[in-house]
Amino acid sequence: MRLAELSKRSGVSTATIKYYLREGLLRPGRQVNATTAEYDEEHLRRLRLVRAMTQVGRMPVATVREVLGHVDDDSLGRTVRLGAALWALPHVAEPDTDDEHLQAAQREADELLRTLGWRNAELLTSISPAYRSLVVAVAAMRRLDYDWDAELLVSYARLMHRAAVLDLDFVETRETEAERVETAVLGTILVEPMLQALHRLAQEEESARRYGFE
Amino acid sequence: MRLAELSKRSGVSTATIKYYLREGLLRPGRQVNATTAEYDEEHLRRLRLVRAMTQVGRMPVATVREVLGHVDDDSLGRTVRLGAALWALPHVAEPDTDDEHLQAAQREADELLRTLGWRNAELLTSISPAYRSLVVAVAAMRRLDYDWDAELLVSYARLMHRAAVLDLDFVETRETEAERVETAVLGTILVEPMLQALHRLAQEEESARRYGFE
DNA sequence: CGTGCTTGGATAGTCCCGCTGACCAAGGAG
DNA sequence: CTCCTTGGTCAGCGGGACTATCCAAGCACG
Repeated sequence: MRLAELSKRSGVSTATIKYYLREGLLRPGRQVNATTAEYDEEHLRRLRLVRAMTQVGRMPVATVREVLGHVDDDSLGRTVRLGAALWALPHVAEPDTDDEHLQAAQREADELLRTLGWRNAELLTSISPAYRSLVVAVAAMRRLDYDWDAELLVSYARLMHRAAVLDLDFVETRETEAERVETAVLGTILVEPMLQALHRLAQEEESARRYGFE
Repeated sequence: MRLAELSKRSGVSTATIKYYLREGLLRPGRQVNATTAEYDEEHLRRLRLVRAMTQVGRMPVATVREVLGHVDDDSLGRTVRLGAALWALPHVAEPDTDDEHLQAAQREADELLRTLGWRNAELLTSISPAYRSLVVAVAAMRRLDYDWDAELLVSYARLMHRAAVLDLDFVETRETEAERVETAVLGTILVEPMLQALHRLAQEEESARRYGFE
């Protein structure tokens, strides 16, 4: 198919597709002659993937390029490749102040990991962006005087661990290694907004059950 | 305290504080004379709240203004006020194409709500942004040929419902109505990034348990 | 009393990001 | 041979979050 058809089938304007090509998010089509390039189903799928990442996952274009680069890089082993892809995902901004709240939050996070017995995660505390994000979020809550106990944090963590088990079970149903890496990345980028939507819907439901519509 | 001290204690530059004042995110200080304004602890707290929303919650300034407007509006009843605040939160972009995937996703979401028995949520399907977000996310997955069954979606939803119960239980520990509304909003804005961080940490942990570091 | 430093407020400018419109040369269709 | 379409290039735009500069009014101190 040519550019115009790729645009029509994906619902993305030709100008935007050209932009993605320039930015290296999409591989160039097979050049037929000087004025014609041929795109295939793989291009369409990749384009939809990019759109899912930018529109649903709200990811910046530069980050999409980086993540896709890791996904495509088959010189790496499975774990490294997956880790590299996942760690490139956007996370909360680095803390602008290194105050006592942040240090307290870090101790709290460490305590949480110990309680949960996440020994592997403990090894990663100094480098994992997810760990940094957690610390920043907890510090922000503490800064605002939220005084819920550590028990609540543990409960949330157990719930998310069960979600992670569901994710990985699904990843294992995939046939090829490439598919598994892509699924794992998608299983983070697309499942997260879904979990967020479900969380808010559940809040609305539970709130209505408790208090009605008053 | 004066502007400079507010800046120092919050870690936010005076230029940025002035910007927030202009944008109506922060109420002006008590004017002492033509060149001096006095700020109090309440200003500091509000500023930290704004920072949490923009930095941790990645919310645009315009949205923060809208949400805070609802939180401050005590002319409304509890449910309406809370709903207005929560619905103003950012959600995924509106779908650019209304194709068969979107309609299928909508049917799937309706089926999910029925299975879960979320009757209140069903009433809101036409207007709740969370419902729209869910549909968009599911449609994106389907467009990429992800073929997991409805059962998985139900499992995720049950997990998030349990998280919502934890949220609301905590909200009920608050004393005043104003505090409860603020807590509920924060309990969405700050808990969500926390859940996301925990989700990714849990994935790393579970992945390491299953496959080691290879 | 004056002089120079600080403070709060206003305005315009900067930088980044995700596109988008205008243009151009090379085909291919009639 | 002419004209329309196609893919590629490049400059520009619009929105968002700050930020640098300026200015006039105080206050502090010699």
